[in-house]
Amino acid sequence: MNITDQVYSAADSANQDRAQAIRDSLRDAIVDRRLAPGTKLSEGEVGTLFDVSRTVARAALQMLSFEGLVRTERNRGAFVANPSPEEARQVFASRRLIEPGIATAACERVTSADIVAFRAQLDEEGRFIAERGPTARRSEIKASGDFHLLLASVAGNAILQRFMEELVARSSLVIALYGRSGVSACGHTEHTGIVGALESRDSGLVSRLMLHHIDHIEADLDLRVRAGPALREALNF
Amino acid sequence: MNITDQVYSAADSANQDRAQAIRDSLRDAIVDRRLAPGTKLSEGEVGTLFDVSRTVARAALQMLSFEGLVRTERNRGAFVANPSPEEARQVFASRRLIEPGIATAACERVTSADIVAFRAQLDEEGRFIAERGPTARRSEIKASGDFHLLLASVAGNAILQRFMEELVARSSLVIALYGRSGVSACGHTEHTGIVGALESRDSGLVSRLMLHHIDHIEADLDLRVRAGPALREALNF
DNA sequence: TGCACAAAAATCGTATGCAATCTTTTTCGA
DNA sequence: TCGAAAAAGATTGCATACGATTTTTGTGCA
Repeated sequence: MNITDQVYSAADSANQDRAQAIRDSLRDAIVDRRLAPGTKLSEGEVGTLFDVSRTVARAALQMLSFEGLVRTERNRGAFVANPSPEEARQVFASRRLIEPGIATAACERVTSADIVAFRAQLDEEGRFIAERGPTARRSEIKASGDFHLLLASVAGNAILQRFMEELVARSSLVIALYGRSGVSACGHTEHTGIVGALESRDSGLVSRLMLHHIDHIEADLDLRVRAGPALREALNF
Repeated sequence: MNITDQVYSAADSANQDRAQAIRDSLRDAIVDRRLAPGTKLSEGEVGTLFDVSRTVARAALQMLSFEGLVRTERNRGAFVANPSPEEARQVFASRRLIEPGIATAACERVTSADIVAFRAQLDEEGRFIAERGPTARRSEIKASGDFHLLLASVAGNAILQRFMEELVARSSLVIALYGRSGVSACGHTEHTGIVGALESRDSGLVSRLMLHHIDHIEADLDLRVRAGPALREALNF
């Protein structure tokens, strides 16, 4: 896969830090699976794509490397991360630890305006599930992650919010690699249940529902080691 | 070799080593309070200090900015972070959420070799507490943080370990700014208790002790807003 | 043909230069 | 003397250049 074909042009980046805009654009592409795990992201190519020098492209790649979405090898370059089954387990172990707490915190701070935002988010999820085709499926995965990020923003802790951004992004990589059926519809109903519990401010219930939800997502993974990813990575595909 | 060395040489030694070495050195200085919050870290100064170009210095500062230890302002430069009371609360809220879980996980994986390492760590803490003077006090703060990092490494989750790296580092900044008495001796006895519970593999007890420990650290802070830090920051001092 | 080895190309790590922006100092008028 | 505007200086943002390292291509020999 060639990144030139996969990345859409940078969103309006004239105002703020350009490296950050490039990072966001690349992260979206990785989370949306338009950039497959193992894809090479050379500084020069990223730079010309976004019409900046290698200096700026390099800064963007460094940021993604910190988030664990990109792995860099000295004198070799940057590649979209190819998480091992062990890394996948750690991602979900981290989410099991953090997200129930975030859900509890969100329960105590949620406003009616937030509930409206949650409903809108659920509607969007539903729309993508109803549609068919790979594009809708990508959007659906992204929307599912956005639900968790919305919850994290409602919880009101900027540090935990950033941790969750990293974990959600890495989760979508993991699902891309090890996802089996896609329990999307099931996940959607679970999200709906969480919003309901949030509305009634039942923090215990919200926390429990979230834990089960994460367990369900992880249960859908097939984390047995297989030759596929290693081979693909070895072939730099 | 201390904990931070272990973490970063294991995690990403493949990257540009020089920028990382500079980051580690600066982070140690910040955590040790040799660099006060608000101190300006100019690219040129850092570069000449470590005998590298601004390019490398800049990369190191960018890393610290990701960890929240340094705040960068466009066209103005990088400064040692000056966490607000709200940020301080968020740091400790995050630790309350994460560390009991880490302690539980560590409980299930701890080996007798780990216990030996914990005992050595406790001894070192004790030595610095016995000594007097600002140097010993700095080392004591660092050793106290290293205890929590050692626990995180035993827990065996690289992602959570990195989160803890960040939280411990930011905590020491917070303590530098808002710490009152320094409950160090008290903290030391609590650490000892945690190791004891760890040795008997009582995960419930370990988790509870850790939660209380964090509460005690936070209770020692004086998070009332005061003119001091804001003024100092305004004066760029 | 197959393989080892060397040349060439591509890519990265880093230093340096220049323009833009911010900060400090100087100057000048009221 | 004080304050404001302008000049000088310092610092950052970014692009580019060059050596070092890796990857690919090409070539000769068995």
